[in-house]
Amino acid sequence: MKMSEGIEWAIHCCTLLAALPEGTALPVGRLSEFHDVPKDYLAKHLQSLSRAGIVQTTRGPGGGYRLGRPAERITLLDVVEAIDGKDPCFQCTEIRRRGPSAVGAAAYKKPCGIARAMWSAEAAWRRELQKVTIAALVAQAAEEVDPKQIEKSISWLERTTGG
Amino acid sequence: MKMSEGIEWAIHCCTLLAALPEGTALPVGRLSEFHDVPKDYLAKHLQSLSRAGIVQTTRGPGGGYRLGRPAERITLLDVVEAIDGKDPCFQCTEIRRRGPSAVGAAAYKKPCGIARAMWSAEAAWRRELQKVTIAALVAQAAEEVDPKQIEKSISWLERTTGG
DNA sequence: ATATATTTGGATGATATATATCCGTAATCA
DNA sequence: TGATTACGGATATATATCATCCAAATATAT
Repeated sequence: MKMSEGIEWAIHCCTLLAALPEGTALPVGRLSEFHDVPKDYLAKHLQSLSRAGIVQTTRGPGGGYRLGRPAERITLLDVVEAIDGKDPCFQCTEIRRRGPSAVGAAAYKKPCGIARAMWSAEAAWRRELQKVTIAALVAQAAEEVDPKQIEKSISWLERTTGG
Repeated sequence: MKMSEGIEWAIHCCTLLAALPEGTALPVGRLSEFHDVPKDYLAKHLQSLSRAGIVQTTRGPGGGYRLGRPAERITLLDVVEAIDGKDPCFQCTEIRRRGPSAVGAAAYKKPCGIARAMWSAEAAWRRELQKVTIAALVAQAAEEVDPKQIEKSISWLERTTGG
């Protein structure tokens, strides 16, 4: 069970967009340059974020992507679900209804106990993701990340928003 | 992010094996018949369980699969990791080290904060899976499942162990 | 108006992973 | 010896992920 690499990209993009000066936006070309990932494929993921309202877009010169709401109100769960969908990872195929022990459909009122246990664990995962906001990640990075890297990022950003 | 269907099969197999009389075993053909899944492919997953020690096997006539230890000491996490491996779902590709903000390798002592948050959520998922034992699932099923289905399962099992 | 920059969505291709089957070998039992 | 079974390797097929390209829509500036 591997998670799409696009999720990693999307989260990184959100943290970068959170550092963007008010009133400015970053086009996909610059986002892909910053993260060194394929531009067209990144664009697909950003479109998913856009549809989910996590980012807002404006077309045309000077346009691009910016956060759709304050970073305090964007959680990792929001991003994960925007990219990966909301379907549970564990898919119950109702094998209990097959084979020689199967009985009439009326006997299967509750979901399969195995599925319930798996889904319950997934719920715990989602709850944890929901606790972490983009703002928290940015704050954490401000503490931990090498000042040199932060400086480089800021000057790179200024090259965009200034020009 | 979809979970392998083999995990569902494996858990169902474990709960069935937990109901097996002491000293008996079920060959893969009967397990696949009971669950109505492809025999050869199920065999692959059972071999994974075997390598993990979750089930024990004996070859030859009368042989087959049985639990490798009491059902109280087999958790959903054990089964999931046996089938799916122990790799984290979220794979950090260190994109922070790429692009124009990258700095020297020495600056990246801690794992990326984004990865840590994702892994922390996964840990919560694993903890929940670890709380659920095969024995608990069997006990729950005994409460919930239609008595008719239980009866059918038992008589089907007797056809194997008796003959 | 025209040219430029940008997102959007559809179509398509490439690569990787999951699913499924087959076969030869080893082990076990009667 | 013969039957039964697990095991592991090889292979085939299906599905999902990854990636690219293009036409259309939209916005800005000149």
